[in-house]
Amino acid sequence: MKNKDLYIYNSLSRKKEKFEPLNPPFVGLYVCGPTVYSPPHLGNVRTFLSFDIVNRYLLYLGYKVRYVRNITDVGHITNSEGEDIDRIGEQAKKENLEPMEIVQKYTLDFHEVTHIFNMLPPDIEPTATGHVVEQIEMVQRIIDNGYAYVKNYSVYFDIPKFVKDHSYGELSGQNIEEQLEGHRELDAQNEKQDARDFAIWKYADKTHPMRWNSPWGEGVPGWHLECSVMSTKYLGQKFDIHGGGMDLKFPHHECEIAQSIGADGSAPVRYWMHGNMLTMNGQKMSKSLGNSVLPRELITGDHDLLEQGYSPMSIRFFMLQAHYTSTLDLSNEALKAAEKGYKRLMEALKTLENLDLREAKSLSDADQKVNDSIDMAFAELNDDFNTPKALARLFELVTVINSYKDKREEYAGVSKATMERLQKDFRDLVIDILGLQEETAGEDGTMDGLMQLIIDIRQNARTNKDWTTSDLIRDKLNELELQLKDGKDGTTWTKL
RNA sequence: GGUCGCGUGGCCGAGCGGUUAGGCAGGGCUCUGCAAAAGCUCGUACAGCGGUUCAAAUCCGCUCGCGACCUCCA
Repeated sequence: MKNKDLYIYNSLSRKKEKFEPLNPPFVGLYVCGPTVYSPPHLGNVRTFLSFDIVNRYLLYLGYKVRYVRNITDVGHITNSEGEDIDRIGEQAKKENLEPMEIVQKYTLDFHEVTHIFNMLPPDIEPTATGHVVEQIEMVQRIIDNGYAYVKNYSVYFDIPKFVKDHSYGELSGQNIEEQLEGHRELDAQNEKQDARDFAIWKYADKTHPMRWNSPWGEGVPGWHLECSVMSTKYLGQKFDIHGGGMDLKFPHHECEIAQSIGADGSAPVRYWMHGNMLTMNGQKMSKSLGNSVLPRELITGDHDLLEQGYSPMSIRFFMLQAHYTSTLDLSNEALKAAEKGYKRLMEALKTLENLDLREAKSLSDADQKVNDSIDMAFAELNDDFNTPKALARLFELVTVINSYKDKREEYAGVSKATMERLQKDFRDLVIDILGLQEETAGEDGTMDGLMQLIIDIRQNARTNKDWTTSDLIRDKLNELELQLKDGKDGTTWTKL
């Protein structure tokens, strides 16, 4: 019986709350996806990985999850600082392509990256361009309710008007009055009545290839609008979980809330979850700061700040060693440590699966210990998806499993039932929930066969005390990054 | 200036009032033809200063340092 006593840290209440789905066994999960105008960097990967764990664990608990993650394929026009930047359009010019070619190219790239890191795909992956009609309708509803005004073919959300009837800024803890003070002065060409207002429909002239017709003229929908529209369209007016990076809390998520209330009278999200940032040398990794590392660079090691490449699963393990609400700093030393830890964990899994089940003499403390560690691992996950603590529990089990390997302890009196449970749950935790997978070359059986042959030949040499030959084989294999491990039961090998 | 968060042993990183986090690195031992792997084992810690408490890394206050958001950003 799975323990569904899950607690989630809700950014809105700033407390851990017991997770009770609105319509069990169904769970609606929405995560803000990427804007596809450039390859995703590692910071993006971390956020999507965090929610991959959420998705996986909810599935494991038996919920019927509908996981929606959007693709932002409209280059939103920013109007701060007098600039008009449409990132997708800009990139299209730079690469001499159509905007939709840019969108396609980087969407494919994004999918490839999520696949490399073994993330489960969302159940629905809606695009902003595919929901322009719905967005226009939502803008109209907001206007009809009096919370937006039209200015020069653009439509703005009217914050001062909105705050008369509703609260604004609750999620991010923004004080609406003070926020105004902190704002820069509205410049002359700014059409907004108030600095805090934001565009829900933005006029676009002929220089923007990507634009749509609307009751207010040609233009593009506001950035915040797409998430409001697509989340509620597929998950309902009110749904369970909405996630995204910490940096989207304000203004993006705050605006989403205001829009939904403005259009339909109610806040849509029950649990807000925010993943923290990945930092590099103590600073947030971001494209604009120029300190971003691309997944490919990290994997190949082709980056000035990297000493070597790291496998996707090592990177995944590295990220799982920190809680998703904490910042995580990327460094060579930490990555190397993670790489070794990951390999040890996977080795233990392999060892475990090759153990023969047998009836133990008697139940003992060891039995209890194994069951406790397993129970605790799940308890940690129930505590706001605490993957670092769950991993700590798994490593307790690694030690136990390794002690069985040489049969030194005759499974230390662990009962057959416990062993069966260990084999099943350990695998579920590592493979299904944490989403770690085997990385060993993945060839056909040839490699295994060859290695077994070499191991046999070397064993012959060893039996004849021909150390020269046996050491030669071992050392040469080492040069090929293949490691032999001599155990009580014979020799095994791994790729380094 | 406003909002929020962080500062833990050589490194990464949990913990959020009393009990071993864990990974990596380092020391010792066992096993081994030698080594590796594996097992056992050891060490060093909570930025600083006050306060609350029988008891504080954990709560409160101050100081110092760092970061995020307030503008596109996962």
